[in-house]
Amino acid sequence: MSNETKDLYSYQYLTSLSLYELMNLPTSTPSSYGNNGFVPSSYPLADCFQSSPGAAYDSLLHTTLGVSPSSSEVFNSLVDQESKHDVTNDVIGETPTRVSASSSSSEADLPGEDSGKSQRKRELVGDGREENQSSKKVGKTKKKEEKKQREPRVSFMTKSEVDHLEDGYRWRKYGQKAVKNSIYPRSYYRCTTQRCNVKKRVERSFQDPTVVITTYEGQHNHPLPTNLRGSSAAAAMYSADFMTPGSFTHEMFRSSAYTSGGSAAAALDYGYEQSSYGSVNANPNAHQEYRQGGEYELLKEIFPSIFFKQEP
DNA sequence: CGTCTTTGACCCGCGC
DNA sequence: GCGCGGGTCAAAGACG
Repeated sequence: MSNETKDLYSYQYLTSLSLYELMNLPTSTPSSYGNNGFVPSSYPLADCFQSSPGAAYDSLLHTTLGVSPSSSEVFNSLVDQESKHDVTNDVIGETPTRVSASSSSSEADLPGEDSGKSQRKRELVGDGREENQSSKKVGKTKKKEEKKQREPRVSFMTKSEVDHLEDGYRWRKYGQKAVKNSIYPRSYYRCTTQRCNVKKRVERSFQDPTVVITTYEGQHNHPLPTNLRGSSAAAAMYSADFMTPGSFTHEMFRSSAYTSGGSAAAALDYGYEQSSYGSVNANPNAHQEYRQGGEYELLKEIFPSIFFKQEP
């Protein structure tokens, strides 16, 4: 299983998915991620939460990632990793729980522990690289401890022509790497708000180039920037191909995000304001723009902790 | 001039 | 121990 696949199916992603994310997640996945296509129908959110936690998890899994019940291999691997974790608490409840590091090496490699790593690195740079050796040893012990405190991560796939899907926050790109076995690079972004170390990775699926895989890590400790620049509210868009009429997204919030026959549907709408950066507006016809201001406010009221983490 | 992207170098963990 | 791959840094450049 590739790292990418591991990421996508990481139980942690599911456990930390925000409600709104869940509601807007596409119901299909690229072939490499499970069932090679579409889930017959979307799962009404209510169904997910009316069921037992286990069933909710099951439903969510299917809903968000398009894992068919027959994809037992993937599903089981998820359960094995963090079987003690209560999914519904994280989805519906307060601040998503930080889960301990799994035994998966690739999981541990993900940048959850980066804060320590980066900090140490900066110190090294500042002090001069000669001290690299001595600092290394000290850092290792420290790092192991930090490993356990990973930020919650959310990963989802979006059918979009643009790579960087706007979510209302301002991001600064700090890196780009070629992805193994993929012609598409992976971009690394960091929230530009001070003291907010939320990161996200954006990459395009090699199997289905129309699908953008976005992974958020950490929680914003601040509300959405109010003085956002730019004009487009396009933000993260899901193709209508992914959406099923009658899905919870459509039903529960009467969102016009879903446009039957249209090319796009708004998703992950944290209260979109388009940052003017990036290539989002490169193809203005690629997506239909939305600004469902009320939705965000409503959701924020209902699930405040999902949208941003208050400073202690 | 401030903000953001680009990009090569670097660090680190892991598997062999 | 070595090489690989993922993730990050930071200087330089682009842009409004």
